[in-house]
Amino acid sequence: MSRFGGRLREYPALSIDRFDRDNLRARAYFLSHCHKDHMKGLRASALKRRLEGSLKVKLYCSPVTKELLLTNWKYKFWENHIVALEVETPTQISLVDETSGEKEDIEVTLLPAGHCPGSVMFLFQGENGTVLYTGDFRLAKGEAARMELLHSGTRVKDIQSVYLDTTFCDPKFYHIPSREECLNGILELVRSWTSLSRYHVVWLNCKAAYGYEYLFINLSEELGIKVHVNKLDMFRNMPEILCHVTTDRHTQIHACRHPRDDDCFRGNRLPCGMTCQNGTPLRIISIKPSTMWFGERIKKTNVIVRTGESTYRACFSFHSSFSEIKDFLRHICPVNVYPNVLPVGGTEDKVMELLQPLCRSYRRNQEPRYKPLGTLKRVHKRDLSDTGKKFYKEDTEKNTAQVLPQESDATSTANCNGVPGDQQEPKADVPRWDTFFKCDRLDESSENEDNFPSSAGAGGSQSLFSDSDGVSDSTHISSQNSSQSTHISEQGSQGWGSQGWDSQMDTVLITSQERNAAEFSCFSRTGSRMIPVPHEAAKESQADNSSWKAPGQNRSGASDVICDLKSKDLEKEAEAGTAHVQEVLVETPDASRAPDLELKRDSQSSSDFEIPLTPDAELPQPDKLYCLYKKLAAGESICLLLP
DNA sequence: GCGATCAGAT
DNA sequence: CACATCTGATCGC
Repeated sequence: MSRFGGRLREYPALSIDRFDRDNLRARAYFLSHCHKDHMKGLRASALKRRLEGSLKVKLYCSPVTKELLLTNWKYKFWENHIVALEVETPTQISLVDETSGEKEDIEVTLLPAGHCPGSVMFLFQGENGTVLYTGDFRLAKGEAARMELLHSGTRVKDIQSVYLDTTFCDPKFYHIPSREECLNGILELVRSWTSLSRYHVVWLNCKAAYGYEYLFINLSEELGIKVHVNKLDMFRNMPEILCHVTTDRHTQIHACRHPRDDDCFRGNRLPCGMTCQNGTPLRIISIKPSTMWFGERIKKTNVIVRTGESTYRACFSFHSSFSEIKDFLRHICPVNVYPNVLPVGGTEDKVMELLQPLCRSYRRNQEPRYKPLGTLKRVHKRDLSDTGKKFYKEDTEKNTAQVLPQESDATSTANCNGVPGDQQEPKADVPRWDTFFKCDRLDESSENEDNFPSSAGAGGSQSLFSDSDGVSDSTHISSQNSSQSTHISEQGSQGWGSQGWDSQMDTVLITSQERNAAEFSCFSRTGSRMIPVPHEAAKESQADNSSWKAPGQNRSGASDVICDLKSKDLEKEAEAGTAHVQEVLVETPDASRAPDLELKRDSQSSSDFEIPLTPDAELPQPDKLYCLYKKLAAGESICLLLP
């Protein structure tokens, strides 16, 4: 939850996402999205009075946010003071002090934040430098690199400060399954259940907040079943959402709520009161979206966990994971970073410790440290001149494998463009190969920031994320790229309620794992009925968040979808974290590969074999190092397909 | 009576 | 358990 005070150090005349106290004197207001913790003071009488006495003071937000806000009568008084700014459209704003007449111009650009409908980040450019306020965001790896307006030409803009959503800024949240993985897991579970009969219904136990709409849309699109919600008038001007939700309770997917909806559910009643149809009792399962996260070395991501006879938990996150946050910040490479959120159980100091290494302010002050392998990266020739694509990288690649005194990968180098001196780190000592080569393993207790615990976070709920391989009596639902088959059992009632559901027994997992995953198998200790669902290619349009865009401003077209398709595999590859060095060393790029595919790869994964800047370097896996050194020692050419 | 704040539940 | 919101208790104006 946001604890941002509302004001940027660089532009104190603005107030963002906070509207109380000092913020009452702001010259302009900004709202990143319509969640209550970002709207503190927005309906207070003090602010209301201020508006009544002013012609100038405005609230700037995205068109969708404006729509959602004004649908709530409590905020109607803002109506003549809201200015909707189109996303990705730089806009000049004059900030006038109404008492002194003092004036300041600033340019603001709204960038999509992927958090909930209408959510944006604000990029401010003015005389005190360029500042990015992220609001809350969920952006996949590489998405910052693809945002044109964060860049000038081929380089990222020189950004003074980033005010960052640090909700999951903790190594234990290293990985959160992608939107698509989560969506597919939920989709297959809902499909399996609702296809059993018309009396089989699903209750999506969603919190009262915007952000689940893309889930509703995708379920409805894929299954042809509208989602029952309490209220939908806020979507009246968003047809792409509106057509997938309904207030008609006679549907098989519900996301309705009731103050005591858990009690309803226990009584086999939906929050809307439905309990049977045509005299036949409904068979209800609940799916509770919750954030599941994984440490770096967890290979499989079970995005659905069965937690009771008819209850499931499904992975779902509105916020970027730790690795996504780092990718984002590493790309922006601002001088300063300020956390907007204290992560659960974290402290400001801890967050700063994690984030500062990705900022220029920190790098400037650091003595260069010894950088193993820091000179090995880079090398593949790629002609970018004819791609016609945006490519926010410095074009410094060399033709052949060689040792360069360059400290970082191209991404990082390009990023710190604002301070040329930063790139000229003194040459580190040349590593002694023989010493390294003799080491079987590098010290895993290194303090490297990317060295993560081997389990999904200490003290977490690892038991929910059971490794299905080791559990012979689990029923697995496998949702994979290559063979997508899904089974669901309609439970018997053999004393399940008395079992500890964390105990992996009879747990249904939907796993989403590496591409060449083992073939599906299932067991049912309880003799449950298994109903296979025919294979169906995963629809990939699901990541399309067009519904989050402004009414009448749907920028998502076929090409976007294709790009997403291309990037997804790569994302998986990059995120798998299990790739061996051999898979990464590519002698020659496949000529048939579309140019933009390579570009996607570049921007998507900050590292196939990443040797980022020390001291915040990610530690290469020991087995990769071993292989690499072995090749080097053998005199083999090392040719990396790299950004 | 209203709003701000906190603890707790969902 | 973790994303945001609502409720109820308490306090001050």
